Amino acid sequence: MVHDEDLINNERWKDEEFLEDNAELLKALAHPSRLKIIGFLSSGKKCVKHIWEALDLPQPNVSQHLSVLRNKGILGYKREGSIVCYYIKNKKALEIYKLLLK
Amino acid sequence: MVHDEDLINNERWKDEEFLEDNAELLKALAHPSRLKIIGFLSSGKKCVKHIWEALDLPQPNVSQHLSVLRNKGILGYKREGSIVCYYIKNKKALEIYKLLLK
DNA sequence: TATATATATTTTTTTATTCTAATATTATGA
DNA sequence: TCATAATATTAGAATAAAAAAATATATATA
Repeated sequence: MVHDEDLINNERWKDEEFLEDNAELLKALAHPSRLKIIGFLSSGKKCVKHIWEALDLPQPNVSQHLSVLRNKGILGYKREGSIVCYYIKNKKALEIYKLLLK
Repeated sequence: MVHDEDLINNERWKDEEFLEDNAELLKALAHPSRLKIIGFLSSGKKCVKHIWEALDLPQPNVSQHLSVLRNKGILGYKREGSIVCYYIKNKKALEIYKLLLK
């Protein structure tokens, strides 16, 4: 059985806002294609075309997933002329991904 | 923009099984009530009645959430007479929860 | 300005989750 | 064995998320 001294007496789980917000964050990450995007972006900023080609998924589908991640504040983006580049903006999201790699 | 030396050249994101498995893990955690259960159990093993009373949710609903977490291997349980006690079995799940607390 | 390229949005269909209510199971003790 | 307490399961309705297809927008450049 797994548990930790740090957690005893931590009452954050009573805070509905904490629960809602973090469930939202996890839900946004909880999809194979979106996790794949995070993994691909974990080595740095990439443009959309590069992303959907690397993921081998249809462009509109990737665009939808990018929009989920962007709307939750997980990804940031920057337009550079006619192309748009995405990067991981949310530190916690990247930490979660790194944890999954272990 | 957030990124990390450790992640450059990490190609785990190409592994569909890695993506599927971890998306499943995150999906199981990605619900306010289930996160609440994890938070409540993070200080140690608790019995079902104690859980649903603490969460202030209907017993069958909590039982369903417990079954989601149990089926994904996140929780373990032990019957002790007529009561059943659950605990966090999956180390990675607890690590994710701890990360959310930061 | 017309065309091509890159990206985003919308709509529809399909599929998966969630909640609630009802019912079933298991164990204990009178 | 009957009643009760504790827990689990099932079925149905409501809602949300997903994928696919079609279309729209924005920028660049000929």
